[in-house]
Amino acid sequence: MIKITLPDGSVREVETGTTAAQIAADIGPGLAKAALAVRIDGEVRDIMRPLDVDTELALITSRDEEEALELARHDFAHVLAEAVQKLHPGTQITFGPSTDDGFYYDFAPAGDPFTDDDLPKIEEEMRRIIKADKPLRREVWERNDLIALWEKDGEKFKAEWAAELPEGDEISVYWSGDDWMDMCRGPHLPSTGKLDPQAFQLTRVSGAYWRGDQRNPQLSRIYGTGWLNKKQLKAHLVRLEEAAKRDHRKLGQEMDLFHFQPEAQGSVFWHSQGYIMWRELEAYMRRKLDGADYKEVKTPQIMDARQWEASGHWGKYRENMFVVPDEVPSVDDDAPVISADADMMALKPMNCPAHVLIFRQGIKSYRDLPMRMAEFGCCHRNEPHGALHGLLRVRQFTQDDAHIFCREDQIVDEVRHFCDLLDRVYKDLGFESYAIKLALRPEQRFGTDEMWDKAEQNLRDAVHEAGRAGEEYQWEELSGEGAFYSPKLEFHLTDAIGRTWQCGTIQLDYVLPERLDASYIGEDGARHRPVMLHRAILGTFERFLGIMIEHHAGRMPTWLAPTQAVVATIVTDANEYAEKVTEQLKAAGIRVEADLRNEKINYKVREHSLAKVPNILVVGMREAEEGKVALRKLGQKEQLFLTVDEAVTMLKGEALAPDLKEA
RNA sequence: GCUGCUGUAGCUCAGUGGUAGAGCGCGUCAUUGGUAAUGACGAGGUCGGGAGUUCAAUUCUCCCUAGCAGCACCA
Repeated sequence: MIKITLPDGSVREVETGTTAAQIAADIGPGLAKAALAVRIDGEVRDIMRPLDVDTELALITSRDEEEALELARHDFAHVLAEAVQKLHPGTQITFGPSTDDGFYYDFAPAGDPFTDDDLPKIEEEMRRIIKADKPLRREVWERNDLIALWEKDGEKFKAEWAAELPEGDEISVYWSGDDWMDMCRGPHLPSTGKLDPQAFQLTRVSGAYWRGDQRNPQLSRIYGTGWLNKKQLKAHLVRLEEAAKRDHRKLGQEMDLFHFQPEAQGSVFWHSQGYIMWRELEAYMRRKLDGADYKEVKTPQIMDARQWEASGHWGKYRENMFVVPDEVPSVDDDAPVISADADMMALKPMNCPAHVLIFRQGIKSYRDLPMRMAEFGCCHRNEPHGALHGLLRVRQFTQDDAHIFCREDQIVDEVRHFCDLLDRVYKDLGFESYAIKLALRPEQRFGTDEMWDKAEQNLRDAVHEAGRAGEEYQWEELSGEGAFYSPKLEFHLTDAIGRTWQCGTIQLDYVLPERLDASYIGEDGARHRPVMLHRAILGTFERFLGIMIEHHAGRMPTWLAPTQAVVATIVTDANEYAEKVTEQLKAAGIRVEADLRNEKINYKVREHSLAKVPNILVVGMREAEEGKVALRKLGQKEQLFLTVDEAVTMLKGEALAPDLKEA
């Protein structure tokens, strides 16, 4: 007999080997039907697994949404694999985990990879398997027997995986009915019928490398989204539609902000409307940096390759750099334009080496530290084609970059101040919440372990001292994610629809000052190495503006809106008055347009609303006679009936950047 | 870079082995209207580029190129 403690504190004595399913049935038939799995001493397990020791036990039902979703998605993945092997014999199975919104499974097809056209049939087969309500039964195998089985079945990937588990290990497999099985740690639902056949959808196919490594064979991955019921699935699909509506690439075109074209793939053509946003954001950042005692510099776009060799970037990132021959191109039509032995230069992929070169000019004293050197640095990186993505991943970009040269004992203060500055900026820009992570040393790196110990600890200390190492900031440490020369703090902000974006970073670097020989004279009269903090708040203007556009769904706050107001007339007799109003707003610094076209007011309101102009000032004869305007805010139906002076004052206030509003 | 899909008018997209169509936008004219589409007429395309198959290719095949979704990469 064993003792089972239930969540309400009650204790039941049952036979050894009793299953949680039996206990659920004992409690009541409703629970028996609803029970999906069981939590035993904190671990989620199958409901059919026999219990053999005294335990605390909690039954999981669909009300425990997080666990239930995880179970369902994992099971959907298995059902997907079963369906694919049924329809496409000879397909090898590999892995199929759950994801944030569903599941996927990676296959090695016998012939061509799967295409979208294969999905409907597979979905149909999955529904058949679910409706058949096949029991999912756990079984424990001896490792070598299982390897032999996989090899016999031609499942090379499964055999390889099993062979890497420790010799003599017992491995669990799950049977779906009696005719299909997969190696899996579990847990699983008691049967396929616990899944809702209307709560999933196969969404796409893609390639994926075996075990995530580019050198391995490429598998064919099928993605699905999976939920507990049809309603959840539908809500998810609506969310996807919402996200698609605010796609910055779509809005960029609709709002005439920027475009891309093949002649400069991956680089942005900013249109005047979009560039206004950039200029406002840049002006804001410049004020913040000036206020925080940064010194702005501007450094060369192209430098000798030797400089990149010295910094270490040439060796590690050359394939992503734009190389420029330091040579006069041949004018001879028959000769190659560039000779084979031309000296090489490269477009800068980052600003740090140039900043070190400025630092090295003249002799620096400890009194000069900390030295905060900022640059809105335009960089180029030859990103792989498949990586390019609208404004979010481009080949030419401008960072809000800065490097702080300081003594070791100044690090914590500097990092703390940076955290405060970044906090202010994110809040000003409309992002209320963000997460902080510490990315630790990667496998391939420069510098000694001692350096890394120090660097990591300093960053950790600074975040703690800044009081930001808590739950509110989802503080965590990520192993292996650091840059090759330094650990970094990462700042991930959360947008209006809950997505997260890594933007800010600060990296504590002992390596570059050493490699590029930066030094200062200390109080003791001797030369010392400064440390270097690489930091950015926005990351890049391109990417950040992309995120801002999506965050606001194109409805930018007035200070960033390309056109802040439109004065729209109802009749041509009001044109003269409308122009006068427009002039007054312009004189107050508002970006305003007059819309005097011979169109109905409905049409004008609709058009400017779709263009996401935050203020529409409607004027007809009534307003002209009374010296007023009818102000309609974007997205609102009501209008304010104001005098021109009132409207000017109001819009002037709204058009101020957040840092200027406080003053 | 890898896998799959896509590329037709400024935009969104139909369509076809016999060199093309819609809506919006644009232009002209009429209309002077009170808060999310006034009407009529008109102009716009070597159907991403190259090669092949064919009497004939925007349509079928191959290559290239760009975009999209993933993967890998992201100093």
